[in-house]
Amino acid sequence: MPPAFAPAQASPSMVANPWFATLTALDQQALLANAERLRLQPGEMLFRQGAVPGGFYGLLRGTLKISSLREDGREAILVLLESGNWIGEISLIDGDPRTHDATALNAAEVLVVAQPVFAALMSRASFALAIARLLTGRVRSLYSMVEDTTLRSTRTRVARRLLLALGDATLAVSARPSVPVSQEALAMMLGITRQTLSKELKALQALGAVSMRYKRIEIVSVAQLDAL
Amino acid sequence: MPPAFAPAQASPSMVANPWFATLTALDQQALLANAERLRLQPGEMLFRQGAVPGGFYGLLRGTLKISSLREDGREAILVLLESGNWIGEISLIDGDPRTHDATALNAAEVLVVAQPVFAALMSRASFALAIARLLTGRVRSLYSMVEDTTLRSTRTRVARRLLLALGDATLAVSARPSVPVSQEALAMMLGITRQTLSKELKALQALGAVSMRYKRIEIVSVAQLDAL
DNA sequence: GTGCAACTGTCAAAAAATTAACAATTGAGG
DNA sequence: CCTCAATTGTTAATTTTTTGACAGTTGCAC
Repeated sequence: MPPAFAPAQASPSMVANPWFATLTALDQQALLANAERLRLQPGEMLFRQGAVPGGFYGLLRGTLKISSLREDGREAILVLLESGNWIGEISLIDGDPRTHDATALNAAEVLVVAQPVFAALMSRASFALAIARLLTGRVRSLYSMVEDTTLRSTRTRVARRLLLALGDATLAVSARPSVPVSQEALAMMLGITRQTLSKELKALQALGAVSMRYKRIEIVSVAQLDAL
Repeated sequence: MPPAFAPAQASPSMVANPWFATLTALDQQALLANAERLRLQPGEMLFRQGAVPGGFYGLLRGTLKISSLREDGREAILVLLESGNWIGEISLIDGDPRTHDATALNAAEVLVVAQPVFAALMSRASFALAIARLLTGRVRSLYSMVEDTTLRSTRTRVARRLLLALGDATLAVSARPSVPVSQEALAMMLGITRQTLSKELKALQALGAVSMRYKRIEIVSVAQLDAL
């Protein structure tokens, strides 16, 4: 049973998260009750590539950029995570260094489940299975990313990435669905240049599928994008 | 203790597999004792993309091609697996359809752990944790694939893919390390055309890193490849 | 409300990859 | 040993993407 004053409460975005929702009430409580809250400033890093594993993190508020950097300064953005998502389990399970940088893009807040707590939770079969399910989700979405880059046209990849990004926003706030990302950042996620992306977005706009805004791409027709 | 006549014996390639080796003796036995052997003809498929999950498979002998196909007939090869590797856990964990085709490239033999058996094993914490570790391995190698395609030059990607393929061959048999794959197949793994690959291989050959053979690429200098 | 840094639109030249075509080589099977 | 299908080598034309450069737009901070 959780203590009377719960250290962490289930926020709306947390409850709405597809993975968290599949946990048993007991596992949900176990996670929340043993976590601490941590605030991040805009630009502050939650962890760095190569770092020793620290914890399992649940994003309560804000946006986290998961990226990796190379010597030459170029950056590849793997994904932008909206609130509700949980990350960081990989390093905790295998003990190897973190594969990516995690940077808060705005004022963010995370739940931190420390390593020993996580290890204890993993000895429970139901929790270990849930983590396995979280991992299969990651593997599947990575599979589709790899496939996309190998056998899809640039146009199609843009469309698919937009739909995927829309899904990452656990809570859609605005009336018109839109992906809150700059063209620069989206290009980095796709591994193409801003100019190439711009041309493709133009084509999608002409089809009536999307509409470009400042630091935001409105999805006019999900069906239109799906068709590609 | 295993029964006197074991339904399956640990083959040399199985024992040499890095993941299998980390299992406790008990878990190893549990897997082997509850598995059935299955022979595959060259070209025969173990499972198809979209199929309902069947089992967890351990490759005893032969080579499996993991690939996916598109309407237009183009094929993307994710990886070629050599004996010792275990696959198929993803669908068993989340219950969703298989993401890829698995085809035997030669006479192959697999251990089949049926779904109910696998489910029962997963209720054991040590086994669930081991499966989680298997999954983190997949996630990490997929991360590096995605990164490669987004921020590495073609030349470097070729070099890295060769090294990775070398690692997949759990048991190196020949004196000179070599990757037993045609240029056509390797190009498909990288998502480039055979002609482009050919040009890059030529450059790597000029550097003294590799040497091309018929349906096989000899690694002359691992250090040379590592340097890229 | 204004200034300014960040973001977007666009163009042209250069580089890279694909498509297409065909010759040369390899090795397995009869 | 000889044939033949599969694989590899190579080139040219075409398409796509990148690089570089600069003008126009947006909206936040002061």
